[in-house]
Amino acid sequence: MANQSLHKRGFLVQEQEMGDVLRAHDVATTAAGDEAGVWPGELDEQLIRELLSDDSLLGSMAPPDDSERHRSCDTGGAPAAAPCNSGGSIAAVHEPLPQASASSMALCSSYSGPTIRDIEKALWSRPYTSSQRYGSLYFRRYGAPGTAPESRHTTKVRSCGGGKTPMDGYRWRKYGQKFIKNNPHPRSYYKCTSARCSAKKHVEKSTDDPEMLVVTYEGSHLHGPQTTTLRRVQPPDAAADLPGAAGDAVAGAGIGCSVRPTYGTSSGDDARREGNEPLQGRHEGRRAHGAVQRVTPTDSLASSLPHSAAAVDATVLSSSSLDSPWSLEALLPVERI
DNA sequence: CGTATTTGACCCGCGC
DNA sequence: GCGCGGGTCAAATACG
Repeated sequence: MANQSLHKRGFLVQEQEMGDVLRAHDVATTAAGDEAGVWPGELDEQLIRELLSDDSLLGSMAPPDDSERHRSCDTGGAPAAAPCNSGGSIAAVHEPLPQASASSMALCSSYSGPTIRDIEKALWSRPYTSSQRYGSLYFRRYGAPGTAPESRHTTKVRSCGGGKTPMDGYRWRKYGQKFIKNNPHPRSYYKCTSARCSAKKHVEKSTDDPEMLVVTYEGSHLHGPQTTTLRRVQPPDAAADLPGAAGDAVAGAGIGCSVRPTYGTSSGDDARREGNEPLQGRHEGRRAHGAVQRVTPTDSLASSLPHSAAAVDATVLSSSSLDSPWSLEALLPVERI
């Protein structure tokens, strides 16, 4: 029933419009991976490297060297007019650099995030084990890894301003929130909004660093990245004129970050365990969509495109302000857990 | 009115 | 058997 209602829903640009490119690759290659006896996550990483090493995709986007990268966009790799100053990208975990000037931000219309080396470093800095990937709950629900019909993996990403999760290419619908023991921060549960897709994820703040979000993905997407909403590329000035631009939570979210603030708080009896966070009007997030140019290719279209190409295209095209659907760097985990 | 989010309630598995 | 914790459902609510 839920899927039916979801299926009817339109594709508005909003906070949950995020996903996991990693899972997208996973979907595309799960069968082959299983046959080869490769962990799904390993495939993810291989594919990420392939994506980032594909000159045809990144050659026109990536600056020739790191110095250029840092010079042109040093606020975490967020392109264009709305840099995600508060993080939201893997680049943010590297050396914090001075704020970019407005003009330099304007030049940052191409991907300028982490290098392949950066990615590899991040991916392998904390090797994960099968036991980490498949926790007890997973075993309980899906059986041993060898027989698991679906994958489950956890990544750590730096949150965008306000603890928002970086967008990752898919649309997610929040269906629950709960406080988890030994974590003062609530865990939010999301389902992929695409019909027939059983992909889920839950997001919680790291207990160690509230700026870090622990994102656990379950299941595989049955489709490609949902790049159904590409933003009109606008000059920085135009972006600044938009309602809710620089200075508020929307602008703070930046590229690759979700922008819609949490409207409510904790759920159920859990709500009694912790004080509510400040409420923010939902419309504030929606106002930002005035600048949105909705493009609605079908899922099949998205699926028909190479995932990597779709990701890059979205990164380039989403160089406007506010809630760009995703940026490449935002798709990448800071850490694999 | 359509859609997304919130949140109280419920379900289920595990440990004691 | 019971309590606890994690996960999910679905009615209520809010917004454009």
